[in-house]
Amino acid sequence: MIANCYVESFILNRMTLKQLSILREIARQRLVMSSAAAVLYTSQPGISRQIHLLEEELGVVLLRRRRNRVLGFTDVGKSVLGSAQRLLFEAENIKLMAQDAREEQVGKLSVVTTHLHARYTLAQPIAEFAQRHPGIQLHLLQTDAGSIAKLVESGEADIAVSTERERGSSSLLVLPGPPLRRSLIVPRAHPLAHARRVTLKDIARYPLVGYNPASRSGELMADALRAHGIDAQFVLSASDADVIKTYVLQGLGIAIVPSIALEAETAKGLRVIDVTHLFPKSVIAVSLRPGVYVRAFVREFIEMVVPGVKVPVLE
Amino acid sequence: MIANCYVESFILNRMTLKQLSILREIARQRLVMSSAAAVLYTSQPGISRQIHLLEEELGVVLLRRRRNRVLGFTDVGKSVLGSAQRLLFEAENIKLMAQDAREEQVGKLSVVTTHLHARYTLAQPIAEFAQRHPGIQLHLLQTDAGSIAKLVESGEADIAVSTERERGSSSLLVLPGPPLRRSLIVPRAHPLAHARRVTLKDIARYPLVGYNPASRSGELMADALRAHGIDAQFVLSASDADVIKTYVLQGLGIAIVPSIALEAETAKGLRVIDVTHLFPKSVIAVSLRPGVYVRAFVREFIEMVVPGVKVPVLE
DNA sequence: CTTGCTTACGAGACTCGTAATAATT
DNA sequence: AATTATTACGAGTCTCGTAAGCAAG
Repeated sequence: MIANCYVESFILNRMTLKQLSILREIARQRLVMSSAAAVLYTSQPGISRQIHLLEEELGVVLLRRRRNRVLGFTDVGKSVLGSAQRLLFEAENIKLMAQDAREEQVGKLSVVTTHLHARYTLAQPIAEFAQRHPGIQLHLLQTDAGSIAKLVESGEADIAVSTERERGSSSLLVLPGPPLRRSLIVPRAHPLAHARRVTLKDIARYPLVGYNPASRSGELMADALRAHGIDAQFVLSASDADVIKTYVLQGLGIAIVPSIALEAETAKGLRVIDVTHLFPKSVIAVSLRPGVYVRAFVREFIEMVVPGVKVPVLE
Repeated sequence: MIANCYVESFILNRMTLKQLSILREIARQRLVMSSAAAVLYTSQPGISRQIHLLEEELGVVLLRRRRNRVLGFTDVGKSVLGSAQRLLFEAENIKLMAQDAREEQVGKLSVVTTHLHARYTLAQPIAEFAQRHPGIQLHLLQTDAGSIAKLVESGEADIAVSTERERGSSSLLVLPGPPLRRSLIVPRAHPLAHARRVTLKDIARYPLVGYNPASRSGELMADALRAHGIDAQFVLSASDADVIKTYVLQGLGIAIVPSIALEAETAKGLRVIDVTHLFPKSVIAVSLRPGVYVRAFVREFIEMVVPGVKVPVLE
């Protein structure tokens, strides 16, 4: 076999991880170099210079500028940015591997999720985790269902906890967990309070307190009604189960909420009827970027949320 | 949405691309630091120091040493090496993107392949390519079928050209091309010389000049005979079609070789009978690492070998 | 006694922050 | 006037190669 005849020396002599970090940060800061400088605890001139050095080294222009403004990335710039992001993810992996190997009980775990899971699904796991790993900084980023994936893809959050119906929608690795049950809640005095089985049609006969359509539950509700050609009357739409419960208690209407959001509600004037079967199956899922190194404590956290899951190992 | 509260500054302040290149090169040079130093055009002490700096930065031991010998990688070392390789691939991608954007007609293309394709499949494409792109250095690495994938996976070769039966065997992206036909070659005076259709059983009645079992063709032949429970008599086994043809001409036996290795053999005393149908379908295929940036001229080369293929684009 | 990793040291290069400059909103 | 990118410059740091050390086969 003939090999090693022309092994090229170094990949690129001058390009540095710092330059690529800066490039990524400029993208994250929406093309404002001074913000990037602030976030990276360095000076604006330093940022500017490093980008120029990188451009000089590569022999291409990465940023479209006009005088004192950055307008955007060039086509090459976009490609380079993509590679830079993947490259920096691997650099991050190396750091995590080392920390893990040192069995350091320090680190951080950013979890991006929605109100529902922040308030109910994660309450107990997070309390337990925080107690077991006092050295780990837990960041809980709360946002709407549609924005969750982006934050994990960009690396701004480590894992996502969300309600998922089908898989394969994004580039993320989705670890499906326990099914998410749904319940109809009605005031005790409501005509449906003692119904055995209710149908979508039954429900649609009464004024509804709806879930915000940007949430998974709202989306699901809207889809189901549309699929059956049922016209429902929404008196109010809200973004989370707590708010919805409040209004149902006040008699404004009835509502369908995830069952995990209902603790001992029956005592508090609400009647709870399981209606999981009326909707497509949903599960609680943890999502993460494929290829990411999962530190031991992250794996532990994931297993608390999604018991018995097989977290794929890197290498 | 709550974000950007805790954006961490730089990934790792001190780790450099050079250190990771060195780590990879030590692995490639089978744990000999001085070889790595030589290949990277630098000094041994420099190499040694950079590894120590990296270990210090990460806080872990990457290499198992004894006095003046490197014994191997530690477990963390292996993990870090893996990430380093992926990281450096992305660094390489950035370099390639930049070169492509500058429309530079310089660069290199390492193709790893077997004798068969080096001699026949690639002869014309390479000649044409070299003429069209005088600035591109073409490296042809020739090895056995089993070692091809490794060289592409490790990045020592850019693409592989090989005979493939099924897909999914390796981590590589396989672009299947034209089918590989096979022919029985016999001396003109041989009893089979004027047979209409021959079977494996017919063939096995005569002494055979075999292909080396390390090659795809040899493997295929052995498999087919075993599958039909046929016992054949091999008088000789050789590594390439040229050698085999020579011995068939000398009357030592008959043989099955890829049809592309036969040009105007009928005139030269050989009788050629197509027997493609006796074996599982094989194709000529180009393989490359998934995620690699494919420069314009590389794509052009691939399309010359595997016409009409869709080369997946990065980004 | 050669091979091969490690340590020591000094010259040279490079990075980075401050300050000044210029252009835009 | 405030914001933002770029240029200039000097102090401090770091890198790298040569030379010496030392253990092993």
